[in-house]
Amino acid sequence: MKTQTYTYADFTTQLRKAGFRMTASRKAIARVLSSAEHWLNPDEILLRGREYCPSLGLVTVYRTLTLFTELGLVSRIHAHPGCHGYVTATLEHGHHLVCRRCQQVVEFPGSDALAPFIKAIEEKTGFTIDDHMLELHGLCPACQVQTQSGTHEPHNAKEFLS
Amino acid sequence: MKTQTYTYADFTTQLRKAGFRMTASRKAIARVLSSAEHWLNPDEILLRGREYCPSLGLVTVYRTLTLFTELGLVSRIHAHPGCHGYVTATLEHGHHLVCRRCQQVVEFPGSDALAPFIKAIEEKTGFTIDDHMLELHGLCPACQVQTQSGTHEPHNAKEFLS
DNA sequence: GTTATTGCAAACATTTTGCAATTAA
DNA sequence: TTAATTGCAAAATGTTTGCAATAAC
Repeated sequence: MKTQTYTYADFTTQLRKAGFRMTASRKAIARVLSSAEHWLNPDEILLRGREYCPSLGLVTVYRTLTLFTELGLVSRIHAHPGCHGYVTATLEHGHHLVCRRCQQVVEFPGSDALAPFIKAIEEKTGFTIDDHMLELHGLCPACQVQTQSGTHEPHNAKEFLS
Repeated sequence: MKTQTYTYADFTTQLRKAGFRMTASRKAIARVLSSAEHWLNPDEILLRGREYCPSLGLVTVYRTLTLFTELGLVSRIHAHPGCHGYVTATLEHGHHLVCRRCQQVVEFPGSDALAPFIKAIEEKTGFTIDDHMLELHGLCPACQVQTQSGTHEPHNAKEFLS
């Protein structure tokens, strides 16, 4: 189980291959990201990037991150403050199953089934894991049928959790 | 496997129990959330809430959602556009293991181990699942040792993924 | 020499704060 | 009555867009 991440050289290669120019800004950001020891937000990337490219601006950081993400070189993680959808909660710790079409959310318990998986990760990495967030995205039964129709009415799939 | 969510009556009860007042605004928001068929963002909650409480304002929606979340009545989901942490990506689809203390992210492959779990959910719910996001949060080995110390230096745990 | 790319300013979107008026208990 | 709660205006964040200047190819 080797987690190989992209190196600075990969950024250059991939960018060129996709037909984009390698500029001082992009070099700086690639350098920052490929050498970062943990995730960085745009502001931190700007700050660090200016050590390589003093004229770097925040707007360019955003644009470059979008580009790198589209090229698959960088991935977003969901850092904690931020997002903004709400559902009434269930009584147990639950995960969310979100219908991509009608936005319905089904919450389901899953900690038990996930437990062996998490335990294995703990053993492999040495981390102690005390929280997890799992979101599944897909199509609910009704939306699978109606994918071609124009309506976006949500349907109740909670009944499927018999 | 029954996913029982809080009803409107629960909102009233829990609020009172925790020593908060039941106001027209909170009634409206509780009503909206407990009867919603899918997740709602603050704007949608405002719009729907005004049908029950015309004077309702967006600020109150935010404050009420925070309160309800703290009381465990409502849970946030991570809707897709938004968040904002970046790491260099791995070549396979990976999940993120985030150290809560030093913010280090270890990305690990896990689709295989998760596959039977997802298949079971598909069978139980009728959903077709085409994407998933799993984030594990905890402490990396170095931070477990150093929890009492003042330093927040990240350490490389990738080596643990032998 | 072209054309992609940049940085700035300004717009936009989302969420939070200060404060006086209101209202539930 | 009186302290919690509200709504407004305004501030604070985070992210995107328009556009002329610049730099990569």
